[in-house]
Amino acid sequence: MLTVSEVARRSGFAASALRYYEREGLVRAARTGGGQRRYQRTVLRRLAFIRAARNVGLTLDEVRAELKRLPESRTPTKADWTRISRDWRHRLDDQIAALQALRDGLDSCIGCGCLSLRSCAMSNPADMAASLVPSGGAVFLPALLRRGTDAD
Amino acid sequence: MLTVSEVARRSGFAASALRYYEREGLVRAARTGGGQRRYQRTVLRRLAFIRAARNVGLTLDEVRAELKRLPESRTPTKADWTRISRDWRHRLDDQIAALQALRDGLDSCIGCGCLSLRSCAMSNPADMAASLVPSGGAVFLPALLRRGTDAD
DNA sequence: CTTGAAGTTAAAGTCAACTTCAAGTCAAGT
DNA sequence: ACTTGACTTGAAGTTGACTTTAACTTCAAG
Repeated sequence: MLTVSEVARRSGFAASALRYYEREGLVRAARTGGGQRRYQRTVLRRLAFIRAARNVGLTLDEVRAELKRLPESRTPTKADWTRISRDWRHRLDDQIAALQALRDGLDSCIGCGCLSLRSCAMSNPADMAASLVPSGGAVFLPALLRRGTDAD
Repeated sequence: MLTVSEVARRSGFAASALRYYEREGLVRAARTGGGQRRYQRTVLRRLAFIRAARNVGLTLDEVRAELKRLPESRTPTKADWTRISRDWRHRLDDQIAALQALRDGLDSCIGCGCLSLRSCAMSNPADMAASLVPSGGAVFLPALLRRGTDAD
């Protein structure tokens, strides 16, 4: 049974984040007689999954939904992971495509000095990138530079 | 001289956003005797620039800094725009590269069923993508699906 | 048994970029 | 002059994902 600071160190998440995730129902912890958290080692795998999902841009709501399909202590089966990684790949592809469209628009602007807009692609990305982003918008690419993990 | 609702309609920004931008020093407006805002037409160009910059992922702080180099009523010169668009292109390239690295990591995971992490690239993006993102992290790709503009 | 590091909670704070609200004022057409 | 839609302000609220704080409790080593 791991203490919160051990899990924090090994997962790379702050202890406060671990408590937050517990409140949010993403992870669970047993308690000592005195009420302190004691984690099973499997939580590290779960946290690794959460980190990966966050890196791909899932919200915690989405992560929670995905985790519900992956029963508590079960290691994802090959089938689970195939489905999930396909989904994530699509997300990433969509985000990449949107950024590329934006970049191409920018390229077409370089040297035209336009920014007079109506014609300029750069402030009309709705036209260029419509339907590229999953609808609901706001894709978040979180810090890729965070401290790493050493989980599992 | 344009009213706030005209500028809102033509720029695609909400009136509340225009007021916010004014408080933040991004745009300016003259006032009528009664204190209502009256905008010059050049504000539309400025707002188009702001929208484009936001689409590329600049924060308002960054936009403000950029705008300071582009005196109030001056149309950006070709040199201005060349510099700026080169900078923006780099940003987009970096973001695209980071996402591609993430996707490639994901591809390398498909079928390996790993997520046992320590070895898995997906939760160790720090290793894969270090220095790709401008430092300070958190790149935000805003809704590309927002209503368009009809400025200028 | 004592001590100090590590743990606990609820509640409030943070950040960015806005939006919403309440309570009132202005502008323009009839 | 009246009406009504547009406008004004400051302050507070929103969202997501946490962090921080305050006030206290528990655990493990010595």
